Amino acid sequence: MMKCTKCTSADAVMRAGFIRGRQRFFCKACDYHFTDNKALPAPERKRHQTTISDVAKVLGVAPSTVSRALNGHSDINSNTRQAIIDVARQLDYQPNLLAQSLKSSETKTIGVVIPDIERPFFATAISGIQQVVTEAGYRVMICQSKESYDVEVSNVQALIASRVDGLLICHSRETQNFDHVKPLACRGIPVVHFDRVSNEVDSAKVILDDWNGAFNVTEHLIEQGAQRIAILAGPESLLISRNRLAGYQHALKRNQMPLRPEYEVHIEFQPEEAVAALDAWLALPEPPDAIFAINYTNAFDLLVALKKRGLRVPDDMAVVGFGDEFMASMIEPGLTTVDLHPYRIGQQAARLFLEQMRMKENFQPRTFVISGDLVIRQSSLKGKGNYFKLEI
Amino acid sequence: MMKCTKCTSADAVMRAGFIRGRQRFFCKACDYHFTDNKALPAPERKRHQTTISDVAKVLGVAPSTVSRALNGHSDINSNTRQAIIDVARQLDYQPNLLAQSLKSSETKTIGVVIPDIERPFFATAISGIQQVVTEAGYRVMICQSKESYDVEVSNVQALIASRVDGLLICHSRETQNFDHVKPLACRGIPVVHFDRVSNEVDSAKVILDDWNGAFNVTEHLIEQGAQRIAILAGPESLLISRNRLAGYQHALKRNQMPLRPEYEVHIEFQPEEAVAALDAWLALPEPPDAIFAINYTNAFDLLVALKKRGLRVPDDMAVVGFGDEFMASMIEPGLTTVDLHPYRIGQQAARLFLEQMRMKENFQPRTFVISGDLVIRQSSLKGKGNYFKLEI
DNA sequence: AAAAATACCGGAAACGTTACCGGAAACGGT
DNA sequence: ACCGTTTCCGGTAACGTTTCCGGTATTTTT
Repeated sequence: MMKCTKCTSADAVMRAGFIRGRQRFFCKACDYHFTDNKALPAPERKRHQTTISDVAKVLGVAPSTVSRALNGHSDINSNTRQAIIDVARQLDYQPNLLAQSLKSSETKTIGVVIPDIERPFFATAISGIQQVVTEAGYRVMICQSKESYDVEVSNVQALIASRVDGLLICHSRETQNFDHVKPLACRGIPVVHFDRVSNEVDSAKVILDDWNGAFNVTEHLIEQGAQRIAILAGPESLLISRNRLAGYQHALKRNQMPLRPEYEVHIEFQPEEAVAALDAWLALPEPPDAIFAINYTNAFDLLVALKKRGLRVPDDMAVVGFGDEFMASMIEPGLTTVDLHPYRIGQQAARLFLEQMRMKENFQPRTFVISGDLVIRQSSLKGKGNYFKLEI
Repeated sequence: MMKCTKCTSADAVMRAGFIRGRQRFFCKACDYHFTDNKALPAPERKRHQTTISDVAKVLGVAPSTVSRALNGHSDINSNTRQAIIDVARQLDYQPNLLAQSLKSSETKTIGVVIPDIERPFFATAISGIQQVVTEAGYRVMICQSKESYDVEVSNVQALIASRVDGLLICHSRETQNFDHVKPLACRGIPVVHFDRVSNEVDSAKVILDDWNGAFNVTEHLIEQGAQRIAILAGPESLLISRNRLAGYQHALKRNQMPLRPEYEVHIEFQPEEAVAALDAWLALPEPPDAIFAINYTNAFDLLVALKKRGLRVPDDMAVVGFGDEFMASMIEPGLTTVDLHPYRIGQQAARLFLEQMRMKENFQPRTFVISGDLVIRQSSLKGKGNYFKLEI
């Protein structure tokens, strides 16, 4: 018969059902339940990273002493400290950041949410972020929303659950609701917006001066003698899209040029849309003689399409873009663009986060504006015909 | 006089030195030390995220019960469970992943170390990684080594300290010593190498078929009638560099073409070096009529330099590159390259990691080879003079 | 109705770390 | 030698979670 685990007598032991797959017993004498532990699989030893207690055990000291020694605390004898440091090195001790973070409620990690890491603008921005925060001892966790609102929300929640110390975000194209980045949802952790921001949320922001950039590049086209300037704008829902359109319109107005609705086309940045818009323009009685493509690779799509149609750039049609510095300099003809300085944007966003960490609740959210620089290349220099590059 | 904290009498209390900046007392009656707690700053309440105990307290149940309810455990009444779930939702409870990870010693996070996120190849590879691991519920922590060995090592150590569940790494150009990714240093967590691998380490690997890609692209040049093919190779220390050189050499040999040492130049991928190499070649009595640039943007540097020098591509000088698909299709003339499928490489690396997690110690490290596809464009089509694009 | 089985919950321990604070020994001055 | 002071170390609790397991109440069986 079964013996009681407590009194080791078998007399008063009786079966008492099954629990979690094992036979259960009850000892009347001890008034005590227990289960048949024989059938248990051997408690396989999990792989073990050396802990502070391991170090402590070797030297016969307390874990707290080891902690003090390793963290350069003062309440410790220098001999003890050295001995502990030696043993720690010998055992290749590495502190468990999870435990440290749990204790200190500080992960030294920030989360970054961007639409797509494959876009050079964001890759460069992340580089800027990483450079700044790495110096301050932070790591970076990167999520891509792939321009999906749902993915963005789940990314943010996952980062919050991971207890990141801060959140740097550039919203997806779809995002219209910003509850997920409001202080309540984010448990008051610092949030910094960059590039695509929301005015609904009272957070630090880094934006680029879309209006001025668009204005400058449009004025440049006018200076080059362009008479009929079309704009290939982005989705109307995007703030950056609206701002760039406004800058373009203001430049036209300031130069007493008419705003022609047929010259303003909104697309979702798809190459096919850009080509379709171009063909529609070319079919007009008065086709434009210059195009301002406000984003991404659409300017390149236009260049390729124009070449295929036998039109000369810039003489028949000038083309200017916005951003994408690296590619713009590579392509032939060189594309006139506005250098948006994504690296600086990333750096600035990171700095705002760090400042917010330092100042705590004294921090006043503010918006940084990074102004782009007009970089003039061949694609807009009407009537020159020569390669020309002007770096500002 | 001071009153004892224990017996509240002041008679037997005497000063007993200073400790940590505060007056210390000793009560003879109680044989008890204590300090003057009056001067302590108010224990400021830290901001609080709702925990399992908060939920438990509301309902008057034990934390363990809440845990069971939320994790869909069986030992719980369905009414209790529902009540707990309701309260949890109401309090906006989100589990603390740190605590969970500490308990389960599983972070559901993988670390990725790459040389530079701004290079499209790596950005795309990361995208592939992220797609696969996200589906499996893992998050990604990204570090850039910026081609520095020291930074790479510290990145790896930081990721290990963060207790990532796996490590996907592409080594820096400098890295010659691989101790930091050996099982011992990595505490036995799964390590997957991709692109730039090390044969020293017995890990799963994803490599691209450099040899074949280089062979194919060189044979293509020969088919196009190139007689004197130069190669702009990378650092000799890089394995990929050596493999591509070998593929190139084999193609020449197979076609009874001489290997000319003056046609083989190793550079560190810097643009200036590429231009210098070009000028050196052009100054030769017999300059090459085709160049194979094995990496990064050097092919573009060559195209620009050739254009400036008034040489026609491909008729005077054919140029082929390796990788950088996106840019290659944008530039004029289109650059013939080998599409390396970075997205697939990332995906495959991620899958190898997941498999290793499933199989545990039964996993047999193996090497996946991703073969590149030759994409022929204008820059290598000698004597055609027309725009030609062949997508495979 | 007694015995056996089941359902469900609470308590405790553990993950690895650090802060706090008291104890004891060593030290210093009279 | 005594007493006040300093040095240094250990114990404990806590961070938030989950797992284990015993206890109790309820249900089922005999």
